Amino acid sequence: MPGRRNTRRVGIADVASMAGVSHATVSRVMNGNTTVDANIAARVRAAASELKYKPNPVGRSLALGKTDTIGIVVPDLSNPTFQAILRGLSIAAARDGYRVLIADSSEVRSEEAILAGEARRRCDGVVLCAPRMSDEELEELAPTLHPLVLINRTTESVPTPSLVVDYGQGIQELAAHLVQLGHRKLAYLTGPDRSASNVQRLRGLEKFKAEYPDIELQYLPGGNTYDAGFESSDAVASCGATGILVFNDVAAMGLLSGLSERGIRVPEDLSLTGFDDMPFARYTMPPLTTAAVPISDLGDLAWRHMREQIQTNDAVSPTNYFPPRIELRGSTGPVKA
Amino acid sequence: MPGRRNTRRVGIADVASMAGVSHATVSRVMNGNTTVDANIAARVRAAASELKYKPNPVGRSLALGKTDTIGIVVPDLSNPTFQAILRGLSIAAARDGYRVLIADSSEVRSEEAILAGEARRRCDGVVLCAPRMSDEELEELAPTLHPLVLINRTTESVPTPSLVVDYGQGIQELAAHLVQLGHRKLAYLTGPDRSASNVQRLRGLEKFKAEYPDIELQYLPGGNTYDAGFESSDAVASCGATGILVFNDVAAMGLLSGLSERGIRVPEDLSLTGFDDMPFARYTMPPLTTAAVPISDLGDLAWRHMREQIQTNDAVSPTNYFPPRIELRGSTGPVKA
DNA sequence: ACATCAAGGGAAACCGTTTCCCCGCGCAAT
DNA sequence: ATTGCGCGGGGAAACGGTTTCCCTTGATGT
Repeated sequence: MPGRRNTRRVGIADVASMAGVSHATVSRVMNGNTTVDANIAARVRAAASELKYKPNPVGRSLALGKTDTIGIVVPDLSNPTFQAILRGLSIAAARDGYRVLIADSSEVRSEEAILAGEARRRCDGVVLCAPRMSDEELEELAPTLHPLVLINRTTESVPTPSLVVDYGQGIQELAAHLVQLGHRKLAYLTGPDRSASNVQRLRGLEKFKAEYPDIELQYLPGGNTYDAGFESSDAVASCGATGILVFNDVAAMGLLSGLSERGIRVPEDLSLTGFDDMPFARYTMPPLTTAAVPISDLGDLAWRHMREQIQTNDAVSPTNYFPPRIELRGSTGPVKA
Repeated sequence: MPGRRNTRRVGIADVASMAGVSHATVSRVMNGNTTVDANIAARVRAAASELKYKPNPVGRSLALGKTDTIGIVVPDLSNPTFQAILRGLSIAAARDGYRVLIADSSEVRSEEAILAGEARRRCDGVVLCAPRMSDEELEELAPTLHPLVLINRTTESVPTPSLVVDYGQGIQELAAHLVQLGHRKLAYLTGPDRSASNVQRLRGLEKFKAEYPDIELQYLPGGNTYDAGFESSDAVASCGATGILVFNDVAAMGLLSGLSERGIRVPEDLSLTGFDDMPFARYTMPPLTTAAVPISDLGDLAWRHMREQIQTNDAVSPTNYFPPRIELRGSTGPVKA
């Protein structure tokens, strides 16, 4: 005989025989079906609570064709951004009685499609978080896991709600802020080459160049780590720019520390911006001017789009762009006279 | 008819009829049962891959009585400690083909038991992460969700593997380190009163007092936030102690900043220790001496204990105590002459 | 050539629940 | 008094697999 080996759990049949009814009736009572005689319903409920009966979710899922679970695939759970999204998603989903299954692709691109497919078969829908796969792969994959919400990517192959943070817009606003403070020579300390969000920042900066043709803007190789920022100090100090846009807060903090060691003062000698508004960005010395991406809202909104698709079974939802909110703090100031 | 209404997915029956065999044979092939003729097996595999057939996990779970999924219940997903544990757990479980379902109790104690029970019914086991419920509740709950791993709590009611971080030991070592540097007057800036780990630190410090009767150690009210640390600056500066043990790194960073504003130098005037070794503890100025709790190892080990229980169906495992590792950095130094 | 045996595959039971179908019963209407 | 009808509840199918049981088939040994 298949299945359970030793621990006999209490099932619907036990409740049925105790209440002296068929298991169909027990099911009706448990699901609040009102076509059951009040006396019988009470008897069933008494038996159920006596036996501490709880319907088996697996059997339920099989019969109902739904699992009340959604999956989320992230490239790397140690990334605070994805942690925040996961958290927002989990809390929002829980409010509607849904659970979240997580899958971490560990930045292995070839795993993403497999994990997503796996998750989709187990769950009622999938949230694909900043997938690293190619556009073609994504186009091909998207239709196969239909109740789908994309984060930081879009696809044309099938109408899919997308939530994308507008990094380009954010970095443009930061650059404009520096210009407003009088800076004429800017530099962008880039992120990792393969990073999609770095590419978006670069695109935003190209637009910025077009809008402000008289502003000088150069690109310096950087990275996304504290150490990368730290080690860029010399290059930054000698590049001639007075306003520095750094890829993210972590690298900006590294740079801040490196500049401080060299006796370069921020913002008196150099203005500096980060990106992400991580929790400690406000506690650096000086506090970091940065762009806050509304990541916790993202998770919440992702669930709302997911729920809409699950309920209506086919929803048309547009791509939502999120402009980051600029946080003006102490690391930027008027250009030196 | 229950279940799926419109989207007809490919099932085992489709593969069976295409390969011209019974669905039993398809199942045997899919599960690597070797008692199938090689030719037939090949035919089945061809049909399966042609139809892109993947066994439905829900049906499989029902028949097998296992879901290849474990649940984790955390009090608050925004806490970096739990994020790290979740990550370690998820990665380790994935290596063995298991997925992780998350449940966030949002610090609501009454929800924990419900969430844990729910999770257990859906999964093959549950990891209960620093549950806030009372000892009595835990004793009562533990037996009902048997493949169970506890983190930062223990229970007597049933043999359950526990992983607990020895905060008391860690703070003792930090205190001893200060003594070794010549400090004779110490102060502990406490955490939240309701925090269990704060209580453990206090217990450790009582032991320390017993071991070093000639050392003066006072308790100052603090907190677990940056601002709480910042606002304690005056109290710390005027308390007369030269070695300050702070509840955690976040508060220590706040204190560091507050002291710096008052012109008090660390470690020349005052030595300071944190707790947790969060990623940025090494980047403060000066870098923070702190105690590192091996949280990513915790998740990994939690999975190992879980797997052992699932496989042997009943494993006796002891409580594991984790002494934090002391990280000596720049925020502590010899007492002022 | 016949008996015995091993292997392999099909039929059916089973996992735990929901839902469809239909029957029996009570009540109102003719 | 009989029929029509509505309603409540029981039986069975369905969900999508896995596994046990048993029968068939082909091979081998005497």
